[in-house]
Amino acid sequence: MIMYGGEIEKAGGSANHMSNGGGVVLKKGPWTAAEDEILSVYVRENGEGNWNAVQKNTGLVRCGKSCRLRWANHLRPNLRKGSFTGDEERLIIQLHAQLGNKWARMAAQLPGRTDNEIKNYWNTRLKRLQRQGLPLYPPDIIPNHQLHPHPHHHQQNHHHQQHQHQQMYFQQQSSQPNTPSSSPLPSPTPINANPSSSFTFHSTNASTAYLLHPLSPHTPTTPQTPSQLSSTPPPPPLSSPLSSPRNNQYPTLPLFTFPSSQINNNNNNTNFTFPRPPPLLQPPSSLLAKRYNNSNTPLNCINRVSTAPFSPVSRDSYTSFLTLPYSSPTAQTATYHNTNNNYSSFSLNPSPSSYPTTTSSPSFLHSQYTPNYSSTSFHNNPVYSMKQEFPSNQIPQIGVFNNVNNFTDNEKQNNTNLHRRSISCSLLEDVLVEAEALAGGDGDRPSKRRQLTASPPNHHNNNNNDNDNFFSVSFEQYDSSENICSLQDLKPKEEESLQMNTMQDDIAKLLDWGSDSGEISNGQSSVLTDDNLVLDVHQLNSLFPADSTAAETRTNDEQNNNDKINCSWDNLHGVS
DNA sequence: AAATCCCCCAACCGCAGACAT
DNA sequence: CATGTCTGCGGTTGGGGGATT
Repeated sequence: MIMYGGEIEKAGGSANHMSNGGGVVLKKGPWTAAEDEILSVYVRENGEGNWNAVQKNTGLVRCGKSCRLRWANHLRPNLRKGSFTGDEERLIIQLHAQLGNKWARMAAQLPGRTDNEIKNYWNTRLKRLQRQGLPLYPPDIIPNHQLHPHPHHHQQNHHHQQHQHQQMYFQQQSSQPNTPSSSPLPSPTPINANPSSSFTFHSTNASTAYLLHPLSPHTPTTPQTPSQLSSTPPPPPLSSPLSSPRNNQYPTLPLFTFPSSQINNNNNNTNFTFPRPPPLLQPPSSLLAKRYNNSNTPLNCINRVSTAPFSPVSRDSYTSFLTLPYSSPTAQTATYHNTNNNYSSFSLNPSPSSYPTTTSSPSFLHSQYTPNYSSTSFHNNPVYSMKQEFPSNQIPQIGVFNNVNNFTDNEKQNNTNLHRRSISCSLLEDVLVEAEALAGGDGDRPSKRRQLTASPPNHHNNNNNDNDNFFSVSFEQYDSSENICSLQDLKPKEEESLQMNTMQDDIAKLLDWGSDSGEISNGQSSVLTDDNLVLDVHQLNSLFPADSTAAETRTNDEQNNNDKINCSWDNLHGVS
């Protein structure tokens, strides 16, 4: 028996040891720092996987499963510690409504978060709501299993009836959570099931604005019928059930709110009609098939950004936006100039305090966030209210920015069209669409929609050239009829596998969620106007993170010296 | 001050799928 | 094809600690 650290520590007063069948009594219970170090070193040297070999090769008296769990939940890089932000909470609820108890898949949408964290959060929340007699989902979120009941589907673990029962009870007499065993993905609304369908959001005043989530990925899966709306009392709870009990003083705020000016301007009545199929959450896998190469532009997914609305934004009204002329003609290019030298538009983990407090965009949908400072929030970063997300509303939320360098030529070629289309499935395209919809109800926009093309940043060429200090986005006209991404070629298993295997890693790599800094880099705030499409540079940051090393080693002075990162998407493979 | 409640968190367990032999 | 192993996932448990009674 190989003893680690000279002894096997007694931990937690629970059963601490188990035999691995080979006579070695494996340790159980809490891990020590020394054990963590051993495991970390081993994984760094040998990579993940083959967990059972850890014990053999390191003498760590832990079973493979325990090692894997420890690594995944505590030791692996880019883990994000701390309380869930309001955005994350909101997303979890939405994801749960969509997926049921698919914690791993939910975690894939929450970079840096583990399935265990999410599961713990949800179960805590479940208990709390159970105790309070509150519904599990806010009124504006209809669980997918209510929309698409599949009575023949059952949880994989049939023996966990009690938990099921709880779920069922709190899902308002619904069927079991949507955890189809046959399909790992939420049963998507057929792509062309109702291509002309639209859904409308109504808001009569600010207090009910929390009901509106036109940009959220799941809410409009099916429009709420009047009866559904009436069956769920609209007034927002004073203390949101979505809020963390430890952040009760800062209840989760609406995902989608309106500036008072806007509300006034619209006579307290705002309707939105989105002439498009309801959004779905998961991207297909075809273009997620290849992990990106770290040496290349780590752009894997605009949709990931669009479904990762979890960062607080600056305590300041950070509005150094990329402004895109809405009525830009074909292939117009908008250029972002960093108007504030204190901020590198693509740096990782920008200090919120360094965000400029410059101009405020005349936005219609400017995210209204309130800087809530919670003592329990993530590294004391302010916890802001929900901001709208920009998920793709298209069925295949394809990773637009896959590193197609890893594709074979054939794959590249075969995927060219798909890539071209996929961009229309992306965040910015959604922004456009929603801008259209939101901008005065101009439902007569031509069928030609704009395709966004973009170029990746060449952040390695960070040579302080002023010309590099831009982010270019161009639009092309394209036929909306092409905006249908076929899923015929998609393989569900591949999709599942890829999501499981790549998303978390990829996102984690894309977004440096290092907890050491405590800074959150991808604060999102997006603004839509009639005449302008404005993107928060933070969002762009999350799209185009600069080289982390460079960003981390960059001094403030250097940052002040006009960090310039070329973010032209024109060079992005497979996009243009 | 003690008891209780509750939340958070870490870790374990069993199961099932993927894969190799 | 059967079996074994590895891995991942979801459910559950139990301790620590803060808040409340």
